[in-house]
Amino acid sequence: MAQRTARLSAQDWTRGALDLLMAEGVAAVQINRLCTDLGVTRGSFYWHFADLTELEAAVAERWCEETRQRLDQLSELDALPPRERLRIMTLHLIDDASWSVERALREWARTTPQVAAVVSESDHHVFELVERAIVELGHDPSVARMRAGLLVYAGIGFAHGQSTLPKPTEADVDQLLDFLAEPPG
Amino acid sequence: MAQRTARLSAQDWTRGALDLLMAEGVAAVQINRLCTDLGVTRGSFYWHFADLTELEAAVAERWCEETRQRLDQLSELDALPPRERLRIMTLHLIDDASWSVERALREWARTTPQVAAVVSESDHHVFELVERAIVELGHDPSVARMRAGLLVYAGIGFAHGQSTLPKPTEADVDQLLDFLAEPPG
DNA sequence: CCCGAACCGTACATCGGTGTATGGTCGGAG
DNA sequence: CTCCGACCATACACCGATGTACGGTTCGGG
Repeated sequence: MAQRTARLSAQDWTRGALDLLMAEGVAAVQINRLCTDLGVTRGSFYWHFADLTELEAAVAERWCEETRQRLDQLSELDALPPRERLRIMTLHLIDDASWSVERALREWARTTPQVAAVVSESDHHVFELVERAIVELGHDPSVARMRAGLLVYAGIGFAHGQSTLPKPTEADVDQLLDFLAEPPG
Repeated sequence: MAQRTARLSAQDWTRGALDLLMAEGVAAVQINRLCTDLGVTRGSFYWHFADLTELEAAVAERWCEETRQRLDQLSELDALPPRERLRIMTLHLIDDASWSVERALREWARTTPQVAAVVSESDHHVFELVERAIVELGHDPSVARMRAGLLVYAGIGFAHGQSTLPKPTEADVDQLLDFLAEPPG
């Protein structure tokens, strides 16, 4: 995997920190642990970063950018019909491993306001996208608000469920969206 | 609050640990921190418990019992009409501070299988209650399964949302249940 | 060839948290 | 009153994680 002779950059450290964060939670993000994972020693770390908080800030910054990018990508689905947009977003949530990042970051946000702000912004953005899609399906704003909240909260819940409850299949998602998107009247 | 001259029992420690767990997360559950909160020193702790893991086991045990008790209490709502049962459960989730325990425990469950088992059992139990209520409203098992999953996952998501998204009002809940419980056809 | 900067290894110093040993205090049974 | 055991305070050893100081290595440019 990791090249032995390759020198590391700051991005390699943030990458490793994010991986560790996803895999084992905030408590596992330690300098020594990262060093063994990356195959170097503490001297390398303190060359790239002044201390741990600087690493954490860099990780937050990086995840912030990646998330914005992901959300912008999601916004570009505007051309598609609303129902298809919802389908893509939902399937993306289930399939992708992005939920493991979500979970770790929400855990982290609990003690780091900077991270909490990004998580909150992300939530609101997704909520708006979902709400708008449901409005475009011909629903009242009030109805759209409620159904969007239901779907977004369910998404967050799924990310945190840790697969204790059965993971929905693609057919389940279609059935769910039939229900959520069903025309008024 | 805490009586100065009162001697502490093991339950006082588990109570304090749970409070701390809810308020500041797993990382805050430390012996010194608990001592200052309870107004004693480390000597007291090591009289009641052999080490930290024994405290954690006691806390898990206690939360396990409290949760089972809460779920049994929920089961006793069988006499009520299903729609009312759903209403009570949902409002209970929103109003009560129980979600803060849920959140902390799920965080803890990530690193402690014993806790993860209890959380999983709790999830399944709630899911069954919700699913049965929707079936009693006259829906097909397949529909009930989907709608129950949606509601339960949304509940979990709400517990973890940390109020980044707006908290639903009682009227919102009624609207939501109108939607989820609407008769087939 | 060599030199300086980027990058890394190594050896400390330090600090906070856990666990241990031991002595002190308070209340109730006899 | 006295004594014993439950309960707590104090002091100390220990360990892991952070941060610092400094020496070594690698690589491209002059």
